[in-house]
Amino acid sequence: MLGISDKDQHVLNVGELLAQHDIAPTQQRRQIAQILFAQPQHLSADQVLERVNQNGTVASKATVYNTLGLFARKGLIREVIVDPSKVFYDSNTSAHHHFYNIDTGLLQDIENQELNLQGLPTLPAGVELDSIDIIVRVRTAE
Amino acid sequence: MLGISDKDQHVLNVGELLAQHDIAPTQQRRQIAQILFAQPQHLSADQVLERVNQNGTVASKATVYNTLGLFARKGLIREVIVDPSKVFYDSNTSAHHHFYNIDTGLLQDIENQELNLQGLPTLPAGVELDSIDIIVRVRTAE
DNA sequence: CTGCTTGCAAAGGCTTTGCAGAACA
DNA sequence: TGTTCTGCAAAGCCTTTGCAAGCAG
Repeated sequence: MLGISDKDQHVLNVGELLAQHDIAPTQQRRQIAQILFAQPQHLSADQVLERVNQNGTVASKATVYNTLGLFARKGLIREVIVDPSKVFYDSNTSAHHHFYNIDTGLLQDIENQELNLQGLPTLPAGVELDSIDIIVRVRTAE
Repeated sequence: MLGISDKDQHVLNVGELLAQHDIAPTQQRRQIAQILFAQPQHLSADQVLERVNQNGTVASKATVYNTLGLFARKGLIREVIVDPSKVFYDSNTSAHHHFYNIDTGLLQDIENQELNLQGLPTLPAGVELDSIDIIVRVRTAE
C-alpha cells in the first residue's frame, strides 16, 4: 500500500456527495465538507471554523454552524453529544460508538465488533427509534 | 405492601445520606437532596431551582448549580448528558440506561435487564473506565 | 476565631437569530 | 429577477465565577 497523503485524500468528490443529499453545493459547503470528509474524525464547530479559514477566510462562524446543522439533518454527518458545552461532528456515520476521555476531551471510535448490544429494549409506546449512542467514559489512569 | 405516598417518601433521612458521602449538611443541601431523592427522577438544574424555591426562597441559582455539581462528584447523583444545552441529574445511580425523546425532551430509564452489553471493549492504553452511558434516542411516531 | 457556604451580579462559552447584501440559476 | 445563501453583530441560554456577607463549629 503506497502512502496516500492527507492532501491527496482531500481530492474527493464532494460535489457529488452534496448532490446526493439534496444540498446546494456552495463554495462554503464544499470547503466544509472537504474538511470533514478528508478522513474519519471528530471535530467541534470551532475546530471546523478554524480549519476552514486556515488559508484565508472562507466561511463565517454563522455559516459553519448553519452548515454543520444542515449536514447533520441531511445525514452526512452525526452529532456526538458527550459534553454539555460542546458538540462534536463525526464524519463516520456507520454504526459505531465512542470512548470519551473526560480529562483530555479526546473522542475515539470503538470498533463495532468490540461492543454488541444484546437486543433492543422495548420502546415506550408511541415512539420510534432514532439512534443509539453508547459513550464509554474513561479517564487518564493515575 | 400498603401504599406509601409521595409525601411520606419525602421524610427520608437526608442528613445521613449526606454524612455518608462526606458532605456538610447545610439547609440548602438538605432541601435539594430532599427533592432529588423523593423519587427516582430526572431533573435539570433549572427544575431543581424552581422546586426548591416553590414555597419561599431556599437556595440561589449559584447554590443549586454548586450543589448539583458537588452531589455528582460525590456520587449521590448522576449527570446525564443528552442534549448539548441541558444536563439532567438522575437520582438513580444504579446501573441503567436511558431513552431520550428528541421531540419532547422526555428522559426515561431503561430497565437494565432489557439491555445488556456484550463484553467491555478494550480500553485505549493509559486510561481507566469511568462509566458507560447508553442513550436510545427516540422520536414521537408519526 | 477560622474555614466553609451562600448569593448576587457579572462574566463566560457556545450557539442561534435578524436582517441586509451577495451569489447563483 | 427571484430565491437561496452568507455574514456580521447582537442576542440568548445555560453555567461558572468573584467576592463580600453569613453561618457553623
